[in-house]
Amino acid sequence: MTEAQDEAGAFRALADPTRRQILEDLRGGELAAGEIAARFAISAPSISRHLGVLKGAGLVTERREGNRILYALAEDRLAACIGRFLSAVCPEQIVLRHTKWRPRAQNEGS
Amino acid sequence: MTEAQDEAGAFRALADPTRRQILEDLRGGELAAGEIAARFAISAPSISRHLGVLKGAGLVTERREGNRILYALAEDRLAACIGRFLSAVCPEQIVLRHTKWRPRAQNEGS
DNA sequence: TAGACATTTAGCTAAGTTGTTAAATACTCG
DNA sequence: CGAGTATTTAACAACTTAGCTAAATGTCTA
Repeated sequence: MTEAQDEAGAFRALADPTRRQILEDLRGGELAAGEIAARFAISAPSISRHLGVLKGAGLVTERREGNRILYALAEDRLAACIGRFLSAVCPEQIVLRHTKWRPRAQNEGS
Repeated sequence: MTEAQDEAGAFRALADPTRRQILEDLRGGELAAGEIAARFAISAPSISRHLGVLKGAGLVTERREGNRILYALAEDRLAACIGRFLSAVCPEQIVLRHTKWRPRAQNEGS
């Protein structure tokens, strides 16, 4: 059930173009909230809320560094959240290669 | 440009859990609007609008057969629409296998 | 502690989404 | 044509979302 929730949260988060762009921007590495806001034409509070949504969906992580708050992309989480749906709907076209994510210790059944 | 629009439309369409479930259900083959509606607890008009959104996003196709309207999943389109974003954001975890519509191989082993 | 900077939270408005029911459209059959 | 079935369109209420500005919070430095 957590998984379904994750999926729902991730897809809702991805519905907004600004949030998708933020994720793309984070591909280049950590960015402070202000650095992210500077890349868009909308206000810092708006970006802050977008970051909150992304964090809530588990798609980014945050860490404080002094004055600023640095955000980082959680690629493995993103892949995990939307992966189930993708392999259910178009497994021929998209292949999940879950590299990290999952401690590899437990047996995960089939 | 059209591509970005497609991407936006696809992600917006995928934001709703009912629409995602419809896509999953269509994995089993064509379904009439009424057959789809019967699988959900919401009214036929609501389902009809969801189908309209999916069709608008290019994620399903429709064809009339007599009385009924049959919907089919457009897997390749789905993969294409969200594929660019996925390979931009988590290329390590997700592999795009953009098939040119391979005629189903009987044996799918290597 | 005060001041400056970075970020978030609060409160508001406008616009969009999802569900409903009732009515319209489209097709088949007698 | 008229009835029956399948589906969509129209009109509306409830809720959510995304933007803004102003104010609060958190952290550094002096």
